Amino acid sequence: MDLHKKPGHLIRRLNQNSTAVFSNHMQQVGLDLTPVQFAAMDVIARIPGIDQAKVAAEIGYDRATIGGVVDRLEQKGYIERTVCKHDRRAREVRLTEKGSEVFDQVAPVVQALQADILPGLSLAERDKFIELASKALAHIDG
Amino acid sequence: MDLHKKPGHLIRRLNQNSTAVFSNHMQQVGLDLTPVQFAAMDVIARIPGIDQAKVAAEIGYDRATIGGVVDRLEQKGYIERTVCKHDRRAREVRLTEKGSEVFDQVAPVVQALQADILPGLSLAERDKFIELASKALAHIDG
DNA sequence: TTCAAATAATATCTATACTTACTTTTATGG
DNA sequence: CCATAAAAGTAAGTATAGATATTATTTGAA
Repeated sequence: MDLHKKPGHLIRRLNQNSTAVFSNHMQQVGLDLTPVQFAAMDVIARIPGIDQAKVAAEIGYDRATIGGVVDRLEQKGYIERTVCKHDRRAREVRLTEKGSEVFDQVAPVVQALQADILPGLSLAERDKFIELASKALAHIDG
Repeated sequence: MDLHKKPGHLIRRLNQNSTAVFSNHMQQVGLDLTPVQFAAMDVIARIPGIDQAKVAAEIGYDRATIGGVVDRLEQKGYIERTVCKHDRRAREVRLTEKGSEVFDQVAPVVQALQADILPGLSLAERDKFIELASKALAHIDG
């Protein structure tokens, strides 16, 4: 019954390290973006004009959390919100010009830091981890 | 550059599911314990009289976070804090009788819910995941 | 031995994350 | 057409999670 060999504990520790690695790399580039903020920007970059609820669904969050994330991205001037014409309940979200520049600058950094999130693993082991994690998540989402 | 195939994103999603599964099982038993609160109680049960800083080090947290966790466990009456005789800066932490009962009740539940944290994986796959995660964490810790 | 460095805990601040409740707006069934 | 359910967003509350600063205490080095 050692906690250090249980999936829940291991995942929690890996997640801590993941956010720490992300934060360190952002600091080195002189930017202030969190993992969730980047994930949101990634979705918005791919689907300009998407509404907040769909952003939340896309990256697996509830609406309330994404509301706060979008608030902070707006305060930084990275995105802008407009009321949707067809559905006045919804807010369409788009990257600003500044937001696009930041995203283009950050994307390769995020790409590069992935290796540090699972350190000490070979490429094959990392692929295996991704395969197993994806398989588990498929059962969770579906 | 799909976020859904990157370790950082996958780990974050798995961690979300992990805490959700934990929360659901706790509700079914009629108890209000978070994963971190359980992890803290597990350490305190194994090492009665341990101080907060060592609890934090044991489960991989900073002292500030554990301070809040210990606050809430104390409010629930599950633990008690006493000033250490040999070092008056430190607070020794112990499970109360009520805390011990709750821990004994919860431990098998936590044991059982681990399977739901990585659903859809065979036993061998789950073991492989644990092996890879442990290997990565070994490189992180030291 | 005495004073600076280090340590334990706390306080404060920011940012997730989720729940529940509430408002506004849209969709739908009779 | 209208009552009602459903959906989008927000607000409030709780619990992590870490950074930084402060206080109290202990340790260590000159």
